[in-house]
Amino acid sequence: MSITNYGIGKVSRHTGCKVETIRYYESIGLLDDPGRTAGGHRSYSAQHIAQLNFIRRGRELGFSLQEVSELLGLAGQDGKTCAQVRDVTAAHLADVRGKIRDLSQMAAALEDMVAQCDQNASPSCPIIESLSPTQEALDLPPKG
Amino acid sequence: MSITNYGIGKVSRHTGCKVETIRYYESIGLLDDPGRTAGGHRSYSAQHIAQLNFIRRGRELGFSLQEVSELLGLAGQDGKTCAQVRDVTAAHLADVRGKIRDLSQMAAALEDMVAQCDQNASPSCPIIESLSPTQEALDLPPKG
DNA sequence: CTTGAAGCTATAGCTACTATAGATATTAGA
DNA sequence: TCTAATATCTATAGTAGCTATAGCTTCAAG
Repeated sequence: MSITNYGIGKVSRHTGCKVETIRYYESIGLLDDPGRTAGGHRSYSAQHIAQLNFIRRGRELGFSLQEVSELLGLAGQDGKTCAQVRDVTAAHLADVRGKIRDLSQMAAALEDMVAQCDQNASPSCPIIESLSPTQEALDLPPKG
Repeated sequence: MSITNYGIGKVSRHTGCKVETIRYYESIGLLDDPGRTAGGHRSYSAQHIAQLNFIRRGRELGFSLQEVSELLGLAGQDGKTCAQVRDVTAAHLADVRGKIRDLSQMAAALEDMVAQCDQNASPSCPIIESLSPTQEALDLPPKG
């Protein structure tokens, strides 16, 4: 194990995390506090780089910082940990699938709108019309 | 055309927008200023309700408030407007498709991870391992 | 006329960063 | 060793799109 340390810029280059982001992760307690040089500059070890890469990969998979934090906490342990990790991951997967469903519905509706627009011969805009409320909505009784 | 006015709570119920959200839309200049009663309460017309429904539908389709604002601005006009509306919509559709692609990749990776976890017999957690950096990443030369 | 619901403003909080200003530290070259 | 360029430091504010809170005032029903 090396005792070699790295400045924040080098860590940034090695992990793909921006310097500000690294400081931010530290400020919210997600990344362990690095030591400091005599002058007050942060001084990271290889372990910090490993942590940051873990965080970055988690983020790339869409985990929230809260979830990443949980996974990081589970990472060092053993025993029932694997089942807990699986749960976090499965819950997140369900979430991602839900988002895909929502976005697919949006995409289908938007495709329809664009297609209608392309066939449009009238002076009015079919997209605007599909966003605009029907007359019905304008006729609400004030005491309704 | 009616001169009947509505309180913010009624407008909320008619549009599905929360009271706070309606005030927020006004504060950022997205929704026209409503008149006020003598006591200072907001007093909305049917036109405001139409605007809010337009905004809500736009949001449901994933348009940003900025895009909704553009569409609202284009909605009252004629001429080349339809082409501009189509452009905004097509750009947003491309964006939505990009998000679907990203999320699909995430989902595939997460499915893999969960599947590996389910077949797991070893004491270590395959999910944690796939998030953890390889040894290579820990062996960076300090001056790299 | 009273009372409870609804509305008001201003402010702060949420996620996950990103950007800025103005000061200090470090490092490479002369 | 000195200097100049670069890197880093802190603190603060900004981004989107709301949501929530506190402490008031107004409105509407009985």
